[in-house]
Amino acid sequence: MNETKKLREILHQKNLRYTPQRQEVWDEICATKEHRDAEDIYNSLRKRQTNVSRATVYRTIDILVKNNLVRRLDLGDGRSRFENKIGIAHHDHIVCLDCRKIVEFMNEKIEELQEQVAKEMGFEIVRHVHQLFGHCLDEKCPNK
Amino acid sequence: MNETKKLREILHQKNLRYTPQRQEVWDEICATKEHRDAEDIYNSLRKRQTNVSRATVYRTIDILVKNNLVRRLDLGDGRSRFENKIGIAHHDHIVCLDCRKIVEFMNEKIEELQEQVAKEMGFEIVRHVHQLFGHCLDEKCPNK
DNA sequence: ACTTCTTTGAGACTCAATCTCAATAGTGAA
DNA sequence: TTCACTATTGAGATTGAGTCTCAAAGAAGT
Repeated sequence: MNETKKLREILHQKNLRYTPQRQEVWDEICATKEHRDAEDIYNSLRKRQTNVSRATVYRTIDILVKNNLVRRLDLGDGRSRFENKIGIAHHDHIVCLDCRKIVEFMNEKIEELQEQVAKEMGFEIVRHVHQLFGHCLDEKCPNK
Repeated sequence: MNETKKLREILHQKNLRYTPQRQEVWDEICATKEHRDAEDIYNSLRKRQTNVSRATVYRTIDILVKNNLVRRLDLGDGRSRFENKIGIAHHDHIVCLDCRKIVEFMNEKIEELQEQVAKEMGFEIVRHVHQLFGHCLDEKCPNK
């Protein structure tokens, strides 16, 4: 199923209206694999003559996040980043403190241990945040 | 070494001045094991007639964090929490989505795997964030 | 006590994100 | 294809955590 149909279907399920603004925001998020913030998405839309207000961008992103089309990423720098979640396997992130590069990782064993720890402490996990911050060894990265 | 001396010593090492305000903020943070935000710390000080301005509370906390006396916790709800770090072993956190209870955990194997993953991806880790969010099985917790 | 340099407090300011509310526009029914 | 009912939108105001400004106050070495 393509992304357009997916959006329409979900909005319909939740008794929400399918609007051009919502489609534009969703298209914009699907357009890249980067981890972008709301302001960035808003600016990209304006740049291509697609005027969707800031409020609507924020509101639409909330809907997309609540319906699992988009993942919200909080890297602790005061603004949320977003990534398309459709057909993307679960992963966590490593961030380079020098070049701000974001790399994805996934380790089955860590996921299992995490579940086990939670169980031992009497919790049922709904979601988790696992982020590693450090220096990448990339030649092109500053501070090398 | 008690906390007062520790603060005085560190400020001296960094050529920073030892002031009553800084002592009060540090005392307040040492007073409990909870994970409190800056506003909370500020209010506690005022409640006991100790007037330290909001700006000074924030500035002092920054100094304490930079000098490893205090740990900053970002649980993604828009305000930082702080905990005394002196003599406290490393740990991560589990948060109950219902009662907001925060429990600490530490798993050596996860720590190791994390290092290993970073190495494989070409990173040198400086710090990490690992938080589990879910429902606790405590009887006193709402939603039971 | 003197001098130097840091710190403090009050309030202005920043910035991401949310809210308000009148105008606009989907959507299902007829 | 129009109607009626609601949801959505946009512009700008507002929020709230945190930071900045700058004159006045205060550490600390001599």
